[in-house]
Amino acid sequence: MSNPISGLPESTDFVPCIGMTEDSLILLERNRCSVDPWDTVDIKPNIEVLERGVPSFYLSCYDMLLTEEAACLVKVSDGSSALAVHMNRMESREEPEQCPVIDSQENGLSPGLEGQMEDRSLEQVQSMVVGEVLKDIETACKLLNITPDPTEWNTGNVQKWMLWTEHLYRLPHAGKAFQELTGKDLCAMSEEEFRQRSPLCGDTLHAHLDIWKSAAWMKDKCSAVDTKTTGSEELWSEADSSCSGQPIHLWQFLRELLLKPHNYGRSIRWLNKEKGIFKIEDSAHVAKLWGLRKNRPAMNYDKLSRSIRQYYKKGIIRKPDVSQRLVYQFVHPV
DNA sequence: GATTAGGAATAGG
DNA sequence: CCTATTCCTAATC
Repeated sequence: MSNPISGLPESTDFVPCIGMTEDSLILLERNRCSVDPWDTVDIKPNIEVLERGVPSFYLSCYDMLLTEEAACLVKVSDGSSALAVHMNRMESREEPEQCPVIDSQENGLSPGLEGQMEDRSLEQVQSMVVGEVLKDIETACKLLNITPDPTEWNTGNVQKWMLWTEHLYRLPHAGKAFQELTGKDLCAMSEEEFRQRSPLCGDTLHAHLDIWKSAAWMKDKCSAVDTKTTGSEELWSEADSSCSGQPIHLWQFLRELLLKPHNYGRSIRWLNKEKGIFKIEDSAHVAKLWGLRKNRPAMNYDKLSRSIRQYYKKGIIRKPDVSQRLVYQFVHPV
């Protein structure tokens, strides 16, 4: 699937079907469906769970996100936060400030067994979705080499994010209209101002930024208070090779992609993880990702593969014993 | 037609 | 100095 936030697929046109009604889906769903141009990721587990585990009722993303954890996020973020805003927009159009509380459901309305089970799965689903969103953002951050918190972005980061989001939604290029803005500037802008700068996709960009803002807020507040949220906290604390400071090497980048089959399994995957043998399934996509990461818009597989070949004599990557197209092997598998 | 292998020049940190 | 990028030729699948 294409991650809502970090998704990137290109040639894929597969549209994950969640048990949600189309008109009730906003960004989250929209992303998933609006596969960006390149990515190709698998269908997320939560989607499957949704279909099977909660078949009886349709949830909108907003519904799903309106749980305690999401709700807290919504409230605190003063209603301007992304997740919140969209929920409100969808859910209860005229009462934006009212955060539906779960209690109300439990207590009065449908006390039946069904209701309880629904609530339970609802919570699971909700936390799952929130977790997925955070995960996607985190993945995108590593990919773009930017921080999750938009307020920390410089103008260059903003442009990167713009490029990324445009790709994700297949939007026309609008980055120029935001050229001189920092992340703080961006965050301070209203949806209207976004539209003024980009009539075509200002709304989408603004909505997407809202999600990032909310996620950053969540990371900030919730992680401080021990949150046993959804098991997603580790997503933010996990430290890997990308934190080493030095400019990332291609082989490190490939390893990172391989570590996330969930997101990139359709583009690059292990054939034999123990031996470090992997296959590039979608050469164009992997090259595109690499180009994004290195700010090399003209990157393609021809050049990426040349870089891989440089590793031959260095003993970092080699061709496997039985040479196959698009298959390589790490000389020192971890 | 895409992929592979490497030489060679150049960028860029 | 180093790695990566760019460009290119020739061979291979």
